Amino acid sequence: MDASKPVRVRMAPSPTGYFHLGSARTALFNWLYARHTGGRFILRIEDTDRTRFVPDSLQDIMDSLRWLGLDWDEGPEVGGPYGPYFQSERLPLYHEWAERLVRAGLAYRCYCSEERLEALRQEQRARKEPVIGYDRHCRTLTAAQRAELEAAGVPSVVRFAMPVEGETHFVDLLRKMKPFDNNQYRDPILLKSDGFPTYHFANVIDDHFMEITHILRGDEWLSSVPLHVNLYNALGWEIPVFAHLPLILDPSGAGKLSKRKKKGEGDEELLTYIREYRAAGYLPEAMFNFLAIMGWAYSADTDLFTRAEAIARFDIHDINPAAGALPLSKLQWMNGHYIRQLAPADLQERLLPFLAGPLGMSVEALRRHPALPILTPLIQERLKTLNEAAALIDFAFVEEIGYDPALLVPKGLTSAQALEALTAATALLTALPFTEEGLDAPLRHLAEQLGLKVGQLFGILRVATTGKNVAPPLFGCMIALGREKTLARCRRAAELLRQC
RNA sequence: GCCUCCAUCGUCUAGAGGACCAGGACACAGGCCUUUCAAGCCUGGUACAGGGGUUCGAAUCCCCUUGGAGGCACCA
Repeated sequence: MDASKPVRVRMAPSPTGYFHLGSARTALFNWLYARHTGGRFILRIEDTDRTRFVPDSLQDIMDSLRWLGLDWDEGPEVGGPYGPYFQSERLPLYHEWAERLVRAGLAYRCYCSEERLEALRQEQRARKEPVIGYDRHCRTLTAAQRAELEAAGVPSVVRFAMPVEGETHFVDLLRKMKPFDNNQYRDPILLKSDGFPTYHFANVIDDHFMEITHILRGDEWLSSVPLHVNLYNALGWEIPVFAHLPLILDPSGAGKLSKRKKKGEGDEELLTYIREYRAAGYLPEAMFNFLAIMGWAYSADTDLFTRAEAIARFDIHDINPAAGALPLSKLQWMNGHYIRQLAPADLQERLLPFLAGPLGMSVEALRRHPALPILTPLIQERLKTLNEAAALIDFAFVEEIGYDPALLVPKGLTSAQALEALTAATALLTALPFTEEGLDAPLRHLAEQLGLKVGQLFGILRVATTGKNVAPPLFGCMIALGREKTLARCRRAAELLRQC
């Protein structure tokens, strides 16, 4: 590969499902390499499997990429000089080159039915022979036999005539590859009977005509590279640089992070799609940073870095080739870190959609609610994900809260003592200014007068005002509620204590 | 089964022959702070899979074993 050529890399997802975490990491590395080198990042849609097509997946792919800030220079909705960027719109190109290969004797039409192929596999299994696949039956058909099959209208596919002998060697930037024995590749299909190309063929054709210089893709493609190399050779084209990215394994390390649902670290469901992480309240800047350290390290002593820093340092050669388990707890920590970095006003704005549903309020009403700007800074360092916010501050957005009477009486106190403390505090709160400074000293003094530890008195008040024994700092909660609501809740709690 | 890739703390990783009795982060444990929970700060334990080479010297290079992963479709 000519090093002076401008770098062109691509992400080539197929619209057969939502955008996967692993795909996002592949996209990210491609994007980083393009941005680092000043090259181009291309999005190409590999929609050649009509049976697995999922209508809204294309939108999801684009939404996810944009959410992560991975903008593409060419592709859907952007255009570009190498289009079309949907493989379904490039069919004539594939047909033309398949035909050329057939004419050159490097590919051939195969008329074998699916039934015959299946029978072949059964037979191989029954004889306990390794299942090696197609037996190249149609490779040696005579012209007359072909004419007859064509005349009879037997449907066919186009197969590549892999070299039967010898071995194929290729270079992967990240690992040391042994040569592959050509004979283990069984004349793969280039063009399916429905006229659509297979991945292997469309991929090679498009990467060539789109002038892709580096192919960064998942490890699962490693063993099909020899096939691709032979295709490039047959077509007489230059072979791009390969770098196969390490797979992201299940958090347990047990296998490829599957597109199916598995259980995560705890009992929670393992999130696999970008949209799910987004919906769970992960920040795009955290996801970006996290994805980047899955197989790549910014430096020896930090995991945290900005987009610009990653671009400046990224190099394919620094990618670790070993597959790794998804470190979910690190993602959670990192998301918490990025939440803490946010300006409170920014956090508040990002919180709105996560609050609206659970609190049963409109985003607009929430945005105007006076309690939110008070509470947001208080929960900022308590959040790992945005969707945890509602449970922390819901007490301030409802008229009435329920009480667990047991919580109202701190350990080591009788309910009479708790009631006495609550009554005294209520009386005091009637007159105190509802500010941090206004509440702090008098309430501490009150605890002393009552012979209680500060924590005991504050605990009673915390439960009385929020209904929870774990809540944001007490004074903030009371200020957010306002004097009237705070007093009403204290009185109700006192009433409850009196009854028991 | 066959082919291929990979192998450093529980996990993600730094390490491209001497700077490593192996560094960082998360997680975990203990402590400090403290109004609960967090956050923050301090401290701690735990790793070069095993065995052979090569070399004055190996986590780093080679081989074998073991373990893990991926691939073997008219799916990508």
